[in-house]
Amino acid sequence: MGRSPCCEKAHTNKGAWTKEEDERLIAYIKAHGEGCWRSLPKAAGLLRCGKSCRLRWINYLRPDLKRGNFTEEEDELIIKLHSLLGNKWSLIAGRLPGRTDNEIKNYWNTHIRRKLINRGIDPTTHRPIIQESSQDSKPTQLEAITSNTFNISFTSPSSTPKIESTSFQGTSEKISMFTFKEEKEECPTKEKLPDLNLELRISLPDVVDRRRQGLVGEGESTRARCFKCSLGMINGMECRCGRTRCDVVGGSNKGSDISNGFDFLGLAKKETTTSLFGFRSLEMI
DNA sequence: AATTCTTACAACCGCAGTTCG
DNA sequence: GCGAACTGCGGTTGTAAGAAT
Repeated sequence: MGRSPCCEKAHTNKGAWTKEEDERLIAYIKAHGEGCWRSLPKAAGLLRCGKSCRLRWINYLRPDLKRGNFTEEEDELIIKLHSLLGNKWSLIAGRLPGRTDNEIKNYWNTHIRRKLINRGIDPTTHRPIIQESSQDSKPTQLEAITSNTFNISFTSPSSTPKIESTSFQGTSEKISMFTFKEEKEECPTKEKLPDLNLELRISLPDVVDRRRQGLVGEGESTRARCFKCSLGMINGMECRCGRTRCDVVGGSNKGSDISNGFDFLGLAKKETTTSLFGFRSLEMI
């Protein structure tokens, strides 16, 4: 069963927005706030699809947007976050105030990709691009990784197939999320370069821990909060739990995750030890 | 000056997840 | 519980502007 189109395409404008359309949209949202994008175009007198209005507002018209070039710090932060999150542009944008996912995505594709390639790093895997010739004079692949992206220090002995911990440059924060497979019959270069699993698993560590600690009863609801809520975006622009039925585990107040020591992505605040991994090195200045 | 090529980025599209009646 | 409606995300496309020829 197909879904109906979000709008009457025959009666909507497409392409670049005019100044007048922008002004209408801004005026309407200033007066009525965001939300209900489907009905917004009609109410605002715009011959546009609701999705188009939303996109225009979020990516271009929002007053809190930071226009202009990306700084070197932003570049490096995007690279770090992309190495952890992959193409999760909205999550990356969440760590860059004033930047949109679309903007970061475009910037990645036009600038950072090339920048990484010039550094000899594969922008998809964040691993060095292997060049068959003249490898002798180059640093080992693992050295290249650690020097070109961010420090990953492998403490596990070569006999163990699992990396016990890694550390970001300038911090002793430990991460235990990377694993790699033992591939005995693989070529020697693969042995040198563990197959990093950069898949990010996001869970709700506080629920598990509270269960373990007996703080959440067996019969008590542990139904998941909305995803963004669990990421610490409670009551923020991103989290709409305020108007939905999203439960807070254990009946505590909204925002309790933050006070429990979890911030964006469920990463630990400095003194918390129960998170997936720390992110001290990723904190915004 | 005209044409072609490249780059940057705004906007669109389709899909998946969530909400709500 | 179900299905339609709604929202948000990520990939892709279209096009204006600038650079190169």
